[in-house]
Amino acid sequence: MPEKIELSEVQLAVMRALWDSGQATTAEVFSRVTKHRELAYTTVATILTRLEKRGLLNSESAGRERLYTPSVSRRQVETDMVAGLVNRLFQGDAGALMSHLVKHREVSSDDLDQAQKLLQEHGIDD
Amino acid sequence: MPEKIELSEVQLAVMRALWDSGQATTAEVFSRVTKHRELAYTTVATILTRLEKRGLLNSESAGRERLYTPSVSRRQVETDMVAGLVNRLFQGDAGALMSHLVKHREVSSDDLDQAQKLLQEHGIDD
DNA sequence: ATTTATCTTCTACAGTTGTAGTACTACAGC
DNA sequence: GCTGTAGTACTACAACTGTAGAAGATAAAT
Repeated sequence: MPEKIELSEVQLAVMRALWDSGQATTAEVFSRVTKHRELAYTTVATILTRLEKRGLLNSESAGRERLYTPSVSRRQVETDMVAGLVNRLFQGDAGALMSHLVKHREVSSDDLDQAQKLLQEHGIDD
Repeated sequence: MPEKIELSEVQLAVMRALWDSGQATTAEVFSRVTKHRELAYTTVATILTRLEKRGLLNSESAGRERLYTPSVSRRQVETDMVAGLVNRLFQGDAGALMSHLVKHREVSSDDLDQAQKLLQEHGIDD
């Protein structure tokens, strides 16, 4: 089983840019990412290179540009990272995370109803 | 506002040892931690030193030994780390984390009921 | 008292990350 | 055809981490 994926803030920002556009050049990623954070062009390029080396992206040469495509899904990353946290912080007990969320009022009663409905109703297939 | 605390797996293992015992010598922490993972004694010592430098622990000399006491609560760390993940991964939308948990069947209907009750009932003060 | 076991503190080292400058290349405009 | 511009690839570097050995101090055992 391939390593569980864990990404940092800025790495996620880059991935998000790609997930949202499906595919993008360095320049596009740069422009998306720098809408939220300040970052040098080459920094973004470096991050892209490293993510590719790590196998999370593929790239092809399109003229003088480099076109990147995510090779792991947003869902995949979310799953890994949530599981990672649950394991590290709550020793695998997702219920504990839930209580935490509730106790800290980070989710509302409505959120819970929503979730309950989601779970009850149809097969939850997203 | 003091930096948001983020701890790695092994750092958490050490903190847990201290939270569970309230206070402990390096040897005690070592013994607790190595129940779950293999690690050199000096590695544990290093981690303790670093956590102290970071301000998460206090220590006092008790004879030839060093006695460590956590100076941040488990709750504090949980809050920071959960919030950290929610921000990084779901851009601050805790509800999204909830849905994720539900969709991936990491929490059951019972967990949700439990949570709902928690939320409804008394003021949730823990 | 000498030896031995125990602890602490220091030093080390490789890997990952955030961050970005530099140098080289190729295209676009004049 | 020369020059500015935009893009890529390479190199750099400091901080933080996981991991642990070496050296020094000290207490316990014989």
